[in-house]
Amino acid sequence: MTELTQRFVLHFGEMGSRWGINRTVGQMYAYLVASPSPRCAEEIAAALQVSRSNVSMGLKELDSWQLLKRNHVPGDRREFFTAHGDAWDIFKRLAEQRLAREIAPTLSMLREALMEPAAEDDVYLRRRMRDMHDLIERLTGWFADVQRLERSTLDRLLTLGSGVVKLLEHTGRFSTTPTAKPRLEPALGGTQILERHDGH
Amino acid sequence: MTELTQRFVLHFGEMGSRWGINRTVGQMYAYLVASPSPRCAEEIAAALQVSRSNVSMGLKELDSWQLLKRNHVPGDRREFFTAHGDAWDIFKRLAEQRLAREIAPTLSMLREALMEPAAEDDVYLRRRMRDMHDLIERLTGWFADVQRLERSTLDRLLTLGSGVVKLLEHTGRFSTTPTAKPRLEPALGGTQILERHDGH
DNA sequence: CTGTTGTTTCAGAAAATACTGAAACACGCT
DNA sequence: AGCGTGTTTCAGTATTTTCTGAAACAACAG
Repeated sequence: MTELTQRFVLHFGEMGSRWGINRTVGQMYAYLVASPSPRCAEEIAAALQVSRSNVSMGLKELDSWQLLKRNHVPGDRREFFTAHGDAWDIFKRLAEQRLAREIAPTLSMLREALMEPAAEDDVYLRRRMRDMHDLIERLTGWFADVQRLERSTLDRLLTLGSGVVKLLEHTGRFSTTPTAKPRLEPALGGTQILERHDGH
Repeated sequence: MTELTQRFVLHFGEMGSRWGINRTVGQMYAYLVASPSPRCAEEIAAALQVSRSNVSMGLKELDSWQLLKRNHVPGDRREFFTAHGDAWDIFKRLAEQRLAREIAPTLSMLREALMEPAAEDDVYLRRRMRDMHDLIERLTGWFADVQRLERSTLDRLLTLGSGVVKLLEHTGRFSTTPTAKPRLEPALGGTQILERHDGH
């Protein structure tokens, strides 16, 4: 391992903890990303100085994130692994997985809860829940939509940034005058505090 | 706490673990979101059945995510807390914070490493690192840019989804013919495996 | 200054996660 | 079937994270 590889691997180890994955798994992935050619489990274990079984677990985890490509050499029974795709590809996969793991369950929960008949006391909470639900639905829809675009198109949109609005105004089909009000008014704090009398 | 609040709180507790925050902090935030009026630390501790000091820690954490609003009632020395903003606002704050915590450090690391003179052996890794660096820089730039848009404009863009491209084609200033190739070719797997002679 | 009420810090206990070595498993070869 | 090579599972251990109660701290009233 070169000095640079070492640094790269260690950094992603540390970052791993801030993401949902653990240090070793982060290191493993970084190591694969840094490797020009596929690596087998044994090599990874040796390079990172962790047990063989830990690598096995880690590979399973990375696989569940769809970040691995498995390679086979004819005449060799071992499996070789690569981090597939370029940075964009990786980013898309990560975003997709995180959406599925971190957002989707909440969406279902909200949907289910909102289906049920409303209790008197829950008006406020239900309003917030509906708000949340709508936002999440729109965000995930947007993402699914955008994800299907060509890489080059996406590239250009990204570069455009908020400049996209300027261009859109030219089409005339995109008015920028505010229309609908946000569903949930600020409504919190301020005067409302004075309503409290229960100050325990 | 109503039945619904209970469910809401417990759900965000569970999800908390999938996000970087812990269960209790997740619950605390959900509880505040669900509350129409501000709550003091004592109330939170009672509602969630955790220690007072745990709440103090949790509030500190939430505060560092800029998710809290502190309220004061005249003549009462206690502090009251609210989850401020609507779903959009919360989403933006979260995205911003996660960017700062999960992405920014990597960006610096990459930038620093790439500044240094390149070693022979590191050509491949440096290519990947530059690729990554450029992508991250563009993504964060895009986000910062878009974040500044009006809520209603953002709303409309979101609804438009990938339809934005269709509209843009009308302006003639947005060509969809591919131009630049991705910087990093796939280049992995396949034939390359045969180059290995060091068999483990 | 002293007492009261509310908040924060912190060291250690409790709980959750990650890691290991050993054993079980899988697959091909003879 | 029996053997060789590689992978996975799993129970126990080690490490990390979270949570608590007690003590320190802060702000104010009398």
